[in-house]
Amino acid sequence: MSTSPPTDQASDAGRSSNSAAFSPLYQQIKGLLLQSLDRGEWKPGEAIPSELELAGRFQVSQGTVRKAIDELAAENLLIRRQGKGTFVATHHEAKVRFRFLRLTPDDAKQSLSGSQVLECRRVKAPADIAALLDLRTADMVVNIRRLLSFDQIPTILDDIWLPGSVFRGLTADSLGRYRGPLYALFESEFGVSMVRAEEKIRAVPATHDQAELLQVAAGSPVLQVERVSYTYGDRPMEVRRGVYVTERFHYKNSLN
Amino acid sequence: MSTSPPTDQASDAGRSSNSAAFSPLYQQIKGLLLQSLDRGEWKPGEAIPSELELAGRFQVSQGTVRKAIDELAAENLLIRRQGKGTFVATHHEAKVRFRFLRLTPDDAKQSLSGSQVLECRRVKAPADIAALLDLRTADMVVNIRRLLSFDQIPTILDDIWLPGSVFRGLTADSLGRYRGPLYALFESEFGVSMVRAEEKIRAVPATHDQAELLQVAAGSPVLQVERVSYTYGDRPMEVRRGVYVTERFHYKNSLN
DNA sequence: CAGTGGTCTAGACCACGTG
DNA sequence: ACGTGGTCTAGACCACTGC
Repeated sequence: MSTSPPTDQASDAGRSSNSAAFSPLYQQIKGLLLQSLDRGEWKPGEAIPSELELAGRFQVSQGTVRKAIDELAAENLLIRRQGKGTFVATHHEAKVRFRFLRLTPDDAKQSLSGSQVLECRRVKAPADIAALLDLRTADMVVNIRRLLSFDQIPTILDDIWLPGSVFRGLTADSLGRYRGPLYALFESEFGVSMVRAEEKIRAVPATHDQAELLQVAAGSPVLQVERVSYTYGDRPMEVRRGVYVTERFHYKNSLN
Repeated sequence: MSTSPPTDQASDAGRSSNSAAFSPLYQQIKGLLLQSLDRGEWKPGEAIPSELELAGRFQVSQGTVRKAIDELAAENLLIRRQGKGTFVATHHEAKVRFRFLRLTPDDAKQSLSGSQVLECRRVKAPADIAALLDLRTADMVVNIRRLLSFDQIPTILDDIWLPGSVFRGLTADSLGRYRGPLYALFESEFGVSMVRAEEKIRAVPATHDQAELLQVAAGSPVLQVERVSYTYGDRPMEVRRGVYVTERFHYKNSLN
């Protein structure tokens, strides 16, 4: 490989004084890396080429590649491991199992004791979901409802919406057999990596249905969390409406 | 300045192969910068010395200072402005006025229309507050209760606790006269810069008192937000228990 | 025009993981 | 012993700000 000619050479934009739309080299490299990630050239959990190899491929210095990777690592798309290499982030792995779950037990360690799939059906996208997922209302979506319990106590009721064209073959059956985080399943089975999410949180009274499933009184306050998750390129790929019981748990957040 | 002898020279630790407790030079520089910030050598809003000047002072290269500053900027303690310099972050400034406030109007722009101080008294620290602020229960704390309204609609009821030894002379009167974010007041009047905060969020029923002040039905669901704010050195300096009405507002959060 | 932060390079050496 | 990422340096040049 060491003598192979460059194939993906970065453009020269940014090397001269074009003041309009100036983009630093490392940002362009970052863009190329993002494309490779999106394209699936390197799969979640795999190592990407070493910094020197990438520097050779793009015909830039190692330092420039490094800065591009630094930013991707800061965004949790890549994970650096000294002495080993740089790896594509994945939702498989105990450490990041709750990467997007901010609900935390008030005391001690409570652990996920079960995920019960209540429903999994394919329907035409409701207007609000279609808008959030950049779909038309004619498009099909997969709707999943499930109940998560911690130490046998039902705590989270999720209502999940996924674009049907991407998540073909996702059924109640395949979900029922699966153990582990949904986002890991999305990676392995559908090639969809969730990279970022936005949440809107409110306090609302539990509906009768929700109350029954969560074993609380109807109308009692619950946390309503609407999440939109994005893959590479900020493409929305999931809407998740969660209802959390916050009697023994709280939503934890850090402000910087 | 260019020929002045170094005064704060960084230690040589990290330059040789001391595998135990290895700390990179730039981390040491970062520590020194943090000390200067904590000590108040550079005040919020002011520029710190240029990278070259700091490099000279610490007897390291510009690149090493740069990496230290990069981290402090990533943590929002410093703000880089190309062509102008690097500045100490401040809560004065319209742009960061809501730096720690995640409550967002559902639609359109609603604006803060009023802050009403309900109470401001000095009391012995309740046990839970003392624990959160690293105080003893014999120590005095300042307790502030206030009501924030947006477009004339009461929305946030805050119960704020501050260490009395630091916030001397903070009275209902001085608070009443003040216009602007509390954190800006803390900077100007008491030299306390809030740098980071942790929040725990729950859905709870509004108490009668809360309901009356917030003009909602007693028992209706509200967001309860417990915040602990920290200055430099991760010293807790404020406990804030907020109750938010989330009918026209939501708590917004980004997950990475 | 001078000063500041921002980019890019090239090279030396260190720490870590794996054979 | 080797390859990976991590640190540190020195120097050149660019972009932005303000005098």
